[in-house]
Amino acid sequence: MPRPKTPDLTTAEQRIMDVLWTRGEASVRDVADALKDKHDLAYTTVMTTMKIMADKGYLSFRKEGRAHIYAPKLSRHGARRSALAGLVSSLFDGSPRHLAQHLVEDEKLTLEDIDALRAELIKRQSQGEDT
Amino acid sequence: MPRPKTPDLTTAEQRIMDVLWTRGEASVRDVADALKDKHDLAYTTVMTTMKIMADKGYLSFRKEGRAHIYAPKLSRHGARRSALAGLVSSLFDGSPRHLAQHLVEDEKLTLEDIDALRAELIKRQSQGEDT
DNA sequence: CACAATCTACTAATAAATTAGTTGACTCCA
DNA sequence: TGGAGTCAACTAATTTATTAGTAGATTGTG
Repeated sequence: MPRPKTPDLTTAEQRIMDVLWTRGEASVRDVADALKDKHDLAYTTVMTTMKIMADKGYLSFRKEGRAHIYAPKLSRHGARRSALAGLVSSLFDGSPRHLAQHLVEDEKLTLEDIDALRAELIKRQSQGEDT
Repeated sequence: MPRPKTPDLTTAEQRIMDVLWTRGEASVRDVADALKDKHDLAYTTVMTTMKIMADKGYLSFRKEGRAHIYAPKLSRHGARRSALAGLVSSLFDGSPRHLAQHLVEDEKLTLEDIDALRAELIKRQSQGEDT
């Protein structure tokens, strides 16, 4: 078996997804222009990548005049969820709690952060009490 | 610019790292045997990958008789930290809190988990009070 | 209608990642 | 001491990912 497909978004795909998540939908031209400052890629480069992403099922598109208008089929939330799930299973023994613990140990979370999480969880529990 | 180097551990590298993190150090033979059940790779495959990992600086090795004994230069904790940092910056606007919030929203953390985090944080704060 | 602009499709080059075969050296016993 | 086994080095094949060039179609405007 040779090189396997990357399970999550590659960096080039990530850049494009960010634009699409922000705009909702966009043409190749839109995306290339939006990325121009940080990554001055050739128009065809962006197009090729977006076509591959469509092939992978990450994007849908519709024709509008001569151009294709692309839209993300994968939501930002979905991407976050699957990336997190992958990280948890590969490096944190499948335990999300373990991951959170690590953030605390590395001082990435403050007491205020944790209290906010707690409040959010309680709010959710009381809302979904009888569903 | 062609395909860029993968910033974090690839899946093949991950498999090998898991063995080394568990054992502390191991020969190619040890690793190949340990992976035999889940991934029956050729001895040379494991060797090639480990050599590449040594080139990348992920592993060190010493000679013991005819064999090379490899040891991880990157700790499990370090790998977790850098993988988390990458994920936070690429998908969570650079906010670890945002990531934790996501775990709550997706019901990956229970109230007990959060309280344990809270306790851990407070313990750490009181310990490192005057360093 | 002709020309310029623009867009897609096709092609291509390059490096990384994964897997494994071959070769040559070294070692361990019988 | 000579054959069997083991190990590292080298080579190689294959696919993904990233970037971009070329060609051909289409469209809007003067």
